[in-house]
Amino acid sequence: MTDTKVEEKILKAAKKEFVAKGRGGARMQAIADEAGVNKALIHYYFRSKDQLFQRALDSAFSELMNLFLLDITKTNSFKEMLMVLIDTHCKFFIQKGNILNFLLWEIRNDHDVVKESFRRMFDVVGSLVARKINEAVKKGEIRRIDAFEFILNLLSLDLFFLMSLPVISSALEFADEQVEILIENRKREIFRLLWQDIKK
Amino acid sequence: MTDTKVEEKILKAAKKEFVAKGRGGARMQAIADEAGVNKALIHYYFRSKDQLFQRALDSAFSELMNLFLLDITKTNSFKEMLMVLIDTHCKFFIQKGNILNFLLWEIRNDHDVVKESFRRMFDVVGSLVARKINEAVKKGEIRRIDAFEFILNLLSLDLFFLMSLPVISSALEFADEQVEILIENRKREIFRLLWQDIKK
DNA sequence: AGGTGTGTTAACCATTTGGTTAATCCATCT
DNA sequence: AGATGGATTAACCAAATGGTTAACACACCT
Repeated sequence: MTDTKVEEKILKAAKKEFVAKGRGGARMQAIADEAGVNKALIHYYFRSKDQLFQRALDSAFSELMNLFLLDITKTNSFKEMLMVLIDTHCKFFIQKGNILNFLLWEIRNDHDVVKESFRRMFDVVGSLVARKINEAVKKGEIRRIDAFEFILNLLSLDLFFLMSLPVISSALEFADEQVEILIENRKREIFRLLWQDIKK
Repeated sequence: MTDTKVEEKILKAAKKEFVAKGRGGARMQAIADEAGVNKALIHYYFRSKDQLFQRALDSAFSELMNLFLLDITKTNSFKEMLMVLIDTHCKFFIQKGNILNFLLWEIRNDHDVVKESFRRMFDVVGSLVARKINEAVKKGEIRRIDAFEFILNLLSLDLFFLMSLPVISSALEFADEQVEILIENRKREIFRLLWQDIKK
């Protein structure tokens, strides 16, 4: 932990601060403190707050990309893949806090920064899922469906719930174990809705 | 327009600025400029940035509440209600820009502020939809479903799409009319998915 | 007309904050 | 040992920003 390269320590701290407070709310001093280094060192490695932010944004975005590319290939039925996807998304976002809220909020201003990465991700994930769909259709496992709409359905159901989970559970004053149950129910419902729609 | 009470002009400008830049990124001077008044006047009406922010947040949240309470009662079949809901949500959020991103991003920090309003909204909308569901079930229009999960399904599919729309259309470099088509397709797909799941 | 109080403004202030500088530390090379 | 150069720090700086103040405008009351 303490032995990692300083540059990485700073980047990690920056990501934490940016995700928590946003670009505007984040403080260079707070990042320095979190990383346990002098503030000037941040400017030594990353010239400015802007550049540091871009690096942090890129990094956060990469994590997201990796998530979406993961595990899709390993499964051998569409049904299983769907379950794994939902489960993986939940696990990731519950652990990573509101990285998604952060991305969706900050990308708004400058799409351009991640436009290319996003496009590439969309292409890769899109074609991958499309292939999986084709296979499953050929095997007679599912009906013919539109890959784009299907992905959007899945991500909407998954991600929106996870994004609003803190608000929901706080407003409805759910205890931790109730939240656990809520999540499990939700996962089951999402799978049910999507699967009964496409299964043959 | 120019004849509205100054206080309202400021609040309106504040909402615009806060929604665009977030609590941290918003500038009092920018709000003053937008409202066409002196910066000191903002402090005259709303003591501090914090209080102004709270007012703006409340107001934005109210708008949202009103949206969700609207139009549900007027319709006379569940199918029609569902269509109207999807349509209304889309229209509202396309017009109101990323008010939803803003709320979901800012509420993160202090749930408490809107916790009560949110809870009340959830109760009202929840019981309203639950009643509609019961009616429709009795009439044999739809199967028996869980109100909570249904609402969550609907809002997820609706709102996540609308929240990510700017990013999607920018990354995929859609022209305006392509975006129009995308939205129309999406509305149809969301309705299809939800309706085929619950219809009897 | 003169006072009174709300609304409005320009100028100012204190603090915060991103960023710089010059000195210091320390490993490596010769 | 001494020079070299990257890494690190304390002290500092300038700009931005939220907030205050004191004066002014002006309608309304008497």
